[in-house]
Amino acid sequence: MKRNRNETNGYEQWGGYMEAKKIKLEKQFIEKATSDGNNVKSQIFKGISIFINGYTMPSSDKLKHIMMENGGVYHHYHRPGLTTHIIASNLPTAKFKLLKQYKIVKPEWISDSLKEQRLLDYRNYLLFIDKSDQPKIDFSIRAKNASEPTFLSEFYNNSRLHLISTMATTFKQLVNNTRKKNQTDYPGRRRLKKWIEQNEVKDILSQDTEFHIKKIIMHIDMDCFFVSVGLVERPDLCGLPVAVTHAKGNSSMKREGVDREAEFGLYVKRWRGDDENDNETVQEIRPQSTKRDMIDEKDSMAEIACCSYEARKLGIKNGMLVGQALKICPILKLIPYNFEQYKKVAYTLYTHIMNDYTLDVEAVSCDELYLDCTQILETTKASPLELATFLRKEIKEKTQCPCSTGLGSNCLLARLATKKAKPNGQFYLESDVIIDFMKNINIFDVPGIGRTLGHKLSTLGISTCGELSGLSLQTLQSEFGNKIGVSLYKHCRGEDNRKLNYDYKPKSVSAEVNYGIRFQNKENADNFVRQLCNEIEKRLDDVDMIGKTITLKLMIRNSEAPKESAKFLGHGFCDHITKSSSLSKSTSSSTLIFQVVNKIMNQLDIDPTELRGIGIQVNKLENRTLKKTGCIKNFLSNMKSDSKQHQNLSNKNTDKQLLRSITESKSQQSSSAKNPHNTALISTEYNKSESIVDVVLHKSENYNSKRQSTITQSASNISSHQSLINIKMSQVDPTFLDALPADLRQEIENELKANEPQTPLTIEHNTATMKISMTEESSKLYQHVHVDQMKEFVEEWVATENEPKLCDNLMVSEYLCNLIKDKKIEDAYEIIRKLYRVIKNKNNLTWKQSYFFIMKNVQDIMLNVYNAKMKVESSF
DNA sequence: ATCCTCCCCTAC
DNA sequence: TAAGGTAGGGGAGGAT
Repeated sequence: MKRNRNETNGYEQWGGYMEAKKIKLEKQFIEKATSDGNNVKSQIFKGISIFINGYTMPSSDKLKHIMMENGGVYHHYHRPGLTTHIIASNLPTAKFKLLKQYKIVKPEWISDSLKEQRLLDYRNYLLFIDKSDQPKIDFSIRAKNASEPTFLSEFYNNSRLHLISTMATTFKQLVNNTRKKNQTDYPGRRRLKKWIEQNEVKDILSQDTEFHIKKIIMHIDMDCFFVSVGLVERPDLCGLPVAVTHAKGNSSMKREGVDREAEFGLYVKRWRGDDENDNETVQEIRPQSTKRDMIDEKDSMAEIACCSYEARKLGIKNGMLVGQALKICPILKLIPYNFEQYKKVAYTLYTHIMNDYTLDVEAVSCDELYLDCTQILETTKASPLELATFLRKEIKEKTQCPCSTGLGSNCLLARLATKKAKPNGQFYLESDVIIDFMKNINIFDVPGIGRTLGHKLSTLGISTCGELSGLSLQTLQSEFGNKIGVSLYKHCRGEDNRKLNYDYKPKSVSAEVNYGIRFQNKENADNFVRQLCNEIEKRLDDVDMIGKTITLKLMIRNSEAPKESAKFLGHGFCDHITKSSSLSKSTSSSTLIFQVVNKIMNQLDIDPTELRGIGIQVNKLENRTLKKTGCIKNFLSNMKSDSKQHQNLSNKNTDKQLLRSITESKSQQSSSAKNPHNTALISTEYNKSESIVDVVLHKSENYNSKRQSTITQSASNISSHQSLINIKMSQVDPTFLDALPADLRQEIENELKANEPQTPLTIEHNTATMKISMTEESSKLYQHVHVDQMKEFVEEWVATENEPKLCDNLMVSEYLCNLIKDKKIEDAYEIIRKLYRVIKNKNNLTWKQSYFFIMKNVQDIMLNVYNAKMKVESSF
């Protein structure tokens, strides 16, 4: 099925979903890169050819290195007959059945052999104890948690919630972008018209109503989306109780440190609002979370992401734990996730509707959307239900999945109508029946009423909208707050004046992980936080925004909670901490974000081993403004040139040199009041600069000073702190300080002021124009400009120039080529990714050509050096 | 009044 | 084993 897919369709071209793929390719690519330049150290593994299946510890990368340095062979694919051993830490049953005739060995075989400098007997390292039909996996091998460098991508590849979330954002963006098209032809409307004529189902009424067509909103919701998609390839399971989950059955390991009963008890206690010293009031019994009922010691704690209507009839609910579900319904069929397929079906759904019917769509999630049908009904003269019937028929044909639709005069009514229509049905809630209809609606079906609000209402004796409408606005407001009061008051009467929102503008960007967080030390934690910061930067870049407020969110094991959580690698029963910090200048820089987060972490002084969840959030977003026109010149005005400095910087990175570079660059750019002569020296020279090359050269010192002061400010714990104690206030890039939160800035300033010199440093400036050939220039550039700086620069370049200059194209490609020659393709890849992202964002033909031009050069040199092309985006 | 921070709630 | 994310709205209470 996958093989037959047309590879050049819109889906392939469409960004956002390619992340997993990219990560995979990147890995291959790094593997390829590191396969060169090996030096053979021994022949321990002579005659051994391994293929690595799945995630291992040590990583496949490391194992590969070990093999290659010690006479062994590494296969990227399993090659029966050639591969002598399969290395795996874990194997799914299906795979095991395929491979069980081969030697499947734990990776420790390799690492231990290396340690002992001789080939050990693999039979002592077999992954399975016997070769029966079920793999008996030795679970004592190290579990994968957030200390592992590949954890985050692995987690994202398997997290349904992450998927749901990112898909929602992606489709909102898709709607945004599609609406920019000037579409006039809607083939679906023509088909609908034809269908009505042929079927002569037209009812007279609809013709009358066209004179006074009211706004009609349609709500479309796929029926139990994940299950429906899954059943396309498993038609044999149609009609049965089916659930989508990670678990394969109802068995889990008994692990050390787990006390399920104790942990569940803590949740119940918290949910009930238990409090030792509240004995005078009647205890308010909140509904217990029934989620953990009936779970015994070894029942699966995996969650059911989605279950079929047959399963629902038997009492299974989404979110239920597999252990409990199987007790309620032992015949429940469990099927695995298929993330790629969900994306495809959702994409089909959206493009079908938007290409063929209307652009007036609000995306709610991957499987749910609102549609303003006014225009469609006007042009086709169809009745609302005719439209619904026809559209549902087409969606079913296109996606193979059923959906339900509700129609009404506002979003709320359309939604409630859908609820009534489900499964696989449709319902038009007409105005004259609204009052009766609403009377019997269960409060929990009203959007915005969840378990807490719903429960609070139940304690007031209210379970339907009819009863809710008996409460005065005043009561509702004093009980629930002003806004929520109003919304309850209106919603229970079927009123909702919210407009469809077509323009998606993100207000916050966040990344959080509350699974698999097990750190042994602060370094583990820091590394992970850094990854989250990178993730945030990437997401901000994707939407071309920067943000001002950074919030850190931590989950920490509650002191009463068992050491290990009931769920494998779960967060267990935790205390929650959030703390935010406002920058004085918006940013998307992961480095800067990390500084802030790190600072907060240090303040909180949390034991890293007790962390169970970490999240970072950026709020107060604004567009990355393209600054003023001629901003290249602005850019220049922050810079200064001094060939001597370049010299200094090229001997890279000893503390002393960095210190010197700070000293020099800072004194040049310190405020004009302090050093007027320096400012003068920044000179007209820059205004003559035509090429970005100059700019980059100039900015490099500035950048390094930034990096250095960055290190300085992470105050309390960093060892380099001491060696930098001599940094002076006037030496620190003020733009860096500006971007820090006030308290942090104050702290650094105070510290730095203490070191202020008696007399200002004087620096010699060489303002002679550099007249060197492009090649010399670019190699110089390459030597002096740090990769991160180049990334930053590429971004600035694309954002601020209307058209790329040839010399800048050359400069960038030569820089990249230099990197590749130096075998630093990871760095090159990073820059290319950035370049791709910003150009894609810019969506301008000349820039795209510029990308292709640069990539042509890059691929040529790749072929030259590696005899292979770099796997990167080749279309926009 | 309006904003900010730290929550909590809800939805998918 | 298991993959407990993410964005938005809003309230309480204090600062401005």
